[in-house]
Formats: sequence, structure tokens, C-alpha cells
Amino acid sequence: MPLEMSPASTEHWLEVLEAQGYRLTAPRRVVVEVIAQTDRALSPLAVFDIARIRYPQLGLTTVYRTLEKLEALGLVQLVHQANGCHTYIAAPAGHQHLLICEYCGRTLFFGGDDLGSLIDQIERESGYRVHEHLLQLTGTCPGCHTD
Amino acid sequence: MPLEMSPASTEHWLEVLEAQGYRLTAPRRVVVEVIAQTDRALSPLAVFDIARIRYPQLGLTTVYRTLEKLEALGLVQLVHQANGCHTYIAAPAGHQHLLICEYCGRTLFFGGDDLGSLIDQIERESGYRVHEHLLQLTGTCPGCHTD
DNA sequence: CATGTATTGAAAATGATTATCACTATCACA
DNA sequence: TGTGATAGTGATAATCATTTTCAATACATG
Repeated sequence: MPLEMSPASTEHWLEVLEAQGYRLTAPRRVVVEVIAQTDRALSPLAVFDIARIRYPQLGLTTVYRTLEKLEALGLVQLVHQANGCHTYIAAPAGHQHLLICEYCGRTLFFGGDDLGSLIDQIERESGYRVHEHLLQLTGTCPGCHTD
Repeated sequence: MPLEMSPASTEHWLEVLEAQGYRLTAPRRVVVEVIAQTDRALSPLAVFDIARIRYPQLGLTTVYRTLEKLEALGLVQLVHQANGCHTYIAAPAGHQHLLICEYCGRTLFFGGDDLGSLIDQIERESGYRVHEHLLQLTGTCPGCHTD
């Protein structure tokens, strides 16, 4: 099973945004750079704080709007937090399962193939059709556990 | 793999609350009854609206507080919604994975044993220690898909 | 019954997210 | 290179779920 870190794909993302007809504005570039260049899930406010260092006139509203677009395009993935707030992380295509370090926030992705047989079995037994699944693992990364 | 619906275990829940030193007050009884007697995940506001039919002087604050206690005791389980809000559903002990109908909200539980080998593998490959996992499947139940 | 404590619920506060809206930047085309 | 239509921006206000505050009440125990 391949384990991946989030990629630093600023240029690719900008191309995708452009191909969708979105304009490549300075605020969008800054937001894209911030979220593309970390392997941690960031809250909109965290993105805002980091991005404002480089682009002080940035508005929090624009951060929310840009993250929303990136998520709709599958470039960025939403991470569900226990408190109900959302954070976002750069997403490698087709990989939607997360392994999150509860101390430092470093996040790995892993493929969902292994869930296939489990889901097939559940569909047979329940009669449900499964359309979506949310799988997030939380624990400690090698740098954050001591034993 | 056993599939279970949420149990109607009002009496058991009240015993657990009492054993914890909590008082069995009228507002708590009503909240417990409402959440124990449905197999759908309910928002605190939904619980409030239903419970008020029987107990009009109930406060929404008490609903939040009671659900919080029930969740801490493992009697009720939190369901993560896409919009970031939370709903709650009666939880059979030791079963924490959910299969939710996106139309009617009817929810089944299934065991997490099948995840064990996947998690073992991920721990070996990543070096992480996995402490918690969130798995929610969403789809349509037999009554809600037509084909 | 008296007393200390848990509980309640109305109201206010909080905090994340979303909507509004006047202003600005960008792009296609003349 | 203008220029106008339109997408985008960001300050501000609004919204909405949740939490806190606090005075009043209910309960348990001596």
C-alpha cells in the first residue's frame, strides 16, 4: 500500500484553476502556495495568518472562498476535526484516507483499495448502497512518540 | 459481520447515569428517551424539538449537556456531518462504525474488526501508532433506493 | 427541617462560517 | 494601448451552532 505525503504542487494547482476559468490573482496565488507547501492540515484562520505575512491586505473571506474552490476541484481535502471545525490539506489525486498525528499534525495519505472488500460485504449484508466513505486515522507519528 | 440497529435501552442508560452519580431528573429522562428510541442520528436541536412535546419547559442547554454526558459514557455516539455540525445516535457498546442513509438518516452499526489488519499494515509502513479511527459510510438504505 | 450541592434554563457571549456590497483588478476585444 | 463587462476582493455585518454565565430551583443527606 502506498503511503504519500501531500505534494508541493503550486504550479499544477494554478494551472487547474486557470483551466476552470478562474483568474490567477495575487490573493489566490498566496493561498495556494501556503496550503501546497505543508504536509499539515491547516484551518482557514491558520492559512490566513501565514499568507498574510507575504500578502498583508489579504482578507479571511478570500481564504475561505479559495479553499472552497480547491476542495471542489479535489486539490485540497477537508479534514474533520473533533470540535466540528474543518481544516484543509493538500490532496494527492484519488487518495482520500488520512493518517493524522495528533501532536504535530503531520498527515499521510493512504489508498482506499483495502476498504473495497469490507464495503462489498457490508452492502451485501445490509442492502445499503455505499456512495461515500470517511476514514480518518489518528495517532502519533514517528517523531512524536518516544518509546 | 454483525450489523446492528441502535437499541432502545432507556432503562439501562438511566441506570448508568445513576451509577455515575448523576441525578435522574425529568429533563434528563426525556432526553434519554428521545435519543434511545430512534435509529436515526439527531441534532441537539432535533432532540430538543421532539423532547419539548413531552416536556415543554426543557431548555436547549440541558439537551447539549445531557448529550455530552451520554457521549462521554459511550451510550451515544457522535456522527460527523459534512457541514461540521454534529448529530448523535444511540450506540451499541463497542461498535463505532456507521452506515448512514443519506436520504432518511436510518443508521446501522458495524464492527471494526475488519479494520484491524489494515491498521496493522499502515502502522508498519508509516511508523505511526494509530489510536483512534473514524469510519463513516454514507449511501442509500433498502427503502430509499428504487432500482 | 436545614444545608450544601447538583441541575436547570433564560439570556448573553463566543467563534466559525457565510452573506452583503461597494470597490478593484483582470481579461477579451476593439 | 484603452475600455468595458465581469470576476474577484475584503471590510463589515449577519448567521448559526455551541458554550458560558448566573440566578433560581430541586435534590440528597444529615
